[in-house]
Amino acid sequence: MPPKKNGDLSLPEPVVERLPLYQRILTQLIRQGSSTVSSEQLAELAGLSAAMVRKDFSLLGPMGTRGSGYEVDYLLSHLDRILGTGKSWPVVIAGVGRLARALVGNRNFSGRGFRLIGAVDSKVNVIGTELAGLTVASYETIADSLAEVPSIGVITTPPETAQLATDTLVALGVRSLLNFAPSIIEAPKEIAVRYVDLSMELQILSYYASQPEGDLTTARLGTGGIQPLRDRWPASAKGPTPTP
Amino acid sequence: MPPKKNGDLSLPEPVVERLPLYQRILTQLIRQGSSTVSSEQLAELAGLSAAMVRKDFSLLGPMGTRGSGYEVDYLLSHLDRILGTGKSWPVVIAGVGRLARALVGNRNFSGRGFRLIGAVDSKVNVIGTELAGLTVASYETIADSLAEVPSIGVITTPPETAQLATDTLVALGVRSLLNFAPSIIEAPKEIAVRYVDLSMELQILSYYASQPEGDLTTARLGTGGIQPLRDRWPASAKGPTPTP
DNA sequence: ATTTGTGAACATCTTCACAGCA
DNA sequence: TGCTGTGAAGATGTTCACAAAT
Repeated sequence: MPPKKNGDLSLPEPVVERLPLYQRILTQLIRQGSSTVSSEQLAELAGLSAAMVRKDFSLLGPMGTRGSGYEVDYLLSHLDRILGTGKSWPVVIAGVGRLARALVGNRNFSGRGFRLIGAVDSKVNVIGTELAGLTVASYETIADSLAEVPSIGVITTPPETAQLATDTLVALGVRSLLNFAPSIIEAPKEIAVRYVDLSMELQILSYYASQPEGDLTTARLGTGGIQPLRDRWPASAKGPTPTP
Repeated sequence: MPPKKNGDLSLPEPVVERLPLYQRILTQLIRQGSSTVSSEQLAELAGLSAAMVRKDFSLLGPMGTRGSGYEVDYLLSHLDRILGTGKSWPVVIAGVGRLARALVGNRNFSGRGFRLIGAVDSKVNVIGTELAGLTVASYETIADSLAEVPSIGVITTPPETAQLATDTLVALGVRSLLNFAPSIIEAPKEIAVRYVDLSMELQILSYYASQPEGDLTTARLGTGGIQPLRDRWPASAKGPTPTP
């Protein structure tokens, strides 16, 4: 009787977008030797309010201890489980250009449980070349070249090819897509799609660059988000903001 | 008497994040020869509701004509002005690795009014090399190597160097920052900062990949956002969704 | 007749403030 | 006492529904 597997917690998107941030901060805290942390400290490090940190964690169940805060280990292991960290997700990338090569070479890719199991391209001079030890397949042959169903598809094609890439990746069985191509893609609604769009980001920034001056304090933090309120993470190794 | 220059309209961030999307769609429509478009058609193409499209545009002033819709040219030129498109923004990039090279080689970078005027790195074997025709400077020499104050800074350093990059770029006078490094950076609050974080995006997707199945219809569209509602952009050249 | 522009209703997200527990 | 967990309040964002304009 498997009544409720506990990876299946459904969280609001804004919360999901903050979890990796918490995860990163907690990992740093562990490396620094902290064993507990308060919502206030975490909020400071994340650039959020303490209330929001508590609300977020409260959605995951009772995570902390009243009076003394959150146990870093425990909290982190929970986040890891919810985010599926350490699960070695099989990834297929469509569109093998400079961006693809930069991404798979990135330590955050291979170093964090994402395993490239396939690469596709449509250009004949790219098909057959190597990417991170794999041979780049064509759109016709990719399905046969995989030994495993991929979970995540990454699209780094030109915009014209993005829909073909989407359809192909969906047919391969991916559950979620990360689209770097500057075009809107059509995918079944049960597939999670996220857009990362350089040109849009630059355009958003050029809006803010042309704004008169004033505060940006209205804004939120997110994957793309404007710098929030007060002072931020002391990125140099200074310890977790010793509140005096 | 310059009482109110009209680039200084202050818009809610969600709206700002949608404007580049509208801009892109309108550009496509022009290429396809459409001269007017209704909020409903636009909504379909953008994957949004017609009401939201109208609300967004209404914030820019009276943009449309009742009974016949929006004139594509007019609307687009407005968006271009608000977003500062065509202004040739001077950009400095910090951290010259594979990602930096992929970004500046991208047609959305150079092709859309972003002009690389400087590149910095801390590694001796990178300093002095070329990037898009520029010689990579060191953090000590970058200030003197620029002929112009940059508007936008792009950070593609490893996380350890992100704060140094931030401080340096801010000192150079940038108004906004695009941070690809997986770390939170501390910048004066009048600087707009946006984060683009591959590892966070992948982690968010791995959360959705481990979700049971069900709809993702709760979600929003954004720079990073989950696929919204119904059917989407027909990416192939099929004309703007001929409503029967 | 058609489609914008918008106040009001609704939904969602964040903060407040404090009860509950260690 | 100190800090979490949470209902209620507040802020922000989206949709509804219709009046106004052509």
